[in-house]
Amino acid sequence: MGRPPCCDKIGVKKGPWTPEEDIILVSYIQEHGPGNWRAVPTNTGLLRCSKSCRLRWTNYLRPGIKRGNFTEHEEKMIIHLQALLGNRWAAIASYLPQRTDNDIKNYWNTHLQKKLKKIQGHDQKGKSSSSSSQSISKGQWERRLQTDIHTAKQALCDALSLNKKTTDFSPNINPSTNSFPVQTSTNTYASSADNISRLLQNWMKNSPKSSQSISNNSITSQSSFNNLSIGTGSSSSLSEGTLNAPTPEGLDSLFSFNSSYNSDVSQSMSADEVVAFTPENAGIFQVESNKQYLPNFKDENGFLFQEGISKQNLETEVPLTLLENWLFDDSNVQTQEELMGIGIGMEWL
DNA sequence: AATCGGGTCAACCGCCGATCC
DNA sequence: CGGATCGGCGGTTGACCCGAT
Repeated sequence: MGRPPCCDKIGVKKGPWTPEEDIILVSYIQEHGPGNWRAVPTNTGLLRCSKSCRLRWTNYLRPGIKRGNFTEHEEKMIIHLQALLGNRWAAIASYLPQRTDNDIKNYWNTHLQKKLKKIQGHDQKGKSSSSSSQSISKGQWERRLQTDIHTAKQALCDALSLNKKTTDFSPNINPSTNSFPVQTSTNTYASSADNISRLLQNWMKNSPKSSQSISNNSITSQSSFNNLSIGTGSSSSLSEGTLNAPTPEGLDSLFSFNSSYNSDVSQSMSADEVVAFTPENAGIFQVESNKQYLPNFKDENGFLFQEGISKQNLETEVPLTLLENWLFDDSNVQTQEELMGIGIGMEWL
C-alpha cells in the first residue's frame, strides 16, 4: 500500500544548513547522483527530510548555479518573462540557465517589483491614456495565448528531442546575436566549484578545528572528495588536478574561479569541450566531447545536458520563432516599451 | 552604544500532479 | 483501483544584516 514514509517527522532538523551537512550531501550526490531523495537522509545520516535535501541541492549546491549580481540583461529577461508567463518561476528559470527559480523569485520580490512600481509611478504621472492601455491589454492577451501555445509546443518538442535529439528549443538564446550561447560547462564547473569552495571556506573560517580535519582527514574520508579531479581540457592550470588532502591555500587556488566567468569562457575552452559533473565518476569532473550540460535537458542521471549540438549547429541551424525574436530582440524599442507596459500593468494576469 | 526599521534571502509550508505499491 | 508518497512548484516566513536615528 503506497510507499514507506520518506522520513520521520520526529527528529528532523530544520533551519540553515551547516557546511558539514553540505559536504555530506554533496559527497553523497557525487557518488550516487541526484534523485531518490527519500534515501538521502537515511543513507547519509543527515537529520533532514528528503525535501529539504532536494531543495538544498537544487537551490544552492547544484553545479552551474550563479548567485547574486543579476546583470541588467538578466533583469530585463526576468521582467519580460514575468510579463509573459506570470509567476511561473520555474518556467522563467528555464530561460536563465544559471539561476534557480527561488533566486529569481526572490529577486523579483525584493528588487524588480519595487523597481517596476517606481517606474509605474513615474509613468502614471507622465501620461494618462486608458484607451491605449486597453488596446495593449488586448495585445497582451493574444501574446499570452501565443506564449502558452508555444510553451506547450515547446514541452512537446523537448520531450521528443530526448529521443530524436532535435535542436529546436528556445531557452538559452543569446539575445544580442540571436544565437545560442555556448555554455561550456566550464561555467558549470566554475560555479559548482565556487559553491563547494564557498562552503569549505566558510567552514574553515567558522571552525578552525574543522578546517584542520578537512585538510587532513575529512575530505579524504568523505568518499568522493578525494577523487575531485578536474580536467578542463583548457589551458587552465587546474587541468587534471586531484584534490587530495588539500591545504587551505591549496583549496584557495583550486577553487579560485569566481562567478564572473562569462566573458572569457569561450576563449579558454573549445565548444566541444565540456566538463561533465557526473555521478558515475564519483566526483570526478571529466571532459566529455559533444555533450553539453545545459538547462532543460536532463540525462539519465538527472544532469542537464544538450547532446550533439555543436557551437556551429547552435548558431546556424536553430531557427528562432517569431515570438523568440520578438522577446529577445533588445533593439526592438517599441516592443521593449510595450513589454514594460505589460510588466507594469499586470492586473490582467 | 543601543535601538529600530527596512531589505534580503535561505528555507519552510502547503498544494498538486505523477508515481509507486 | 485506490491510497500513500514523491517530486516540483509558488507563496510565505523569519533570521540576519545594515543603515539611520
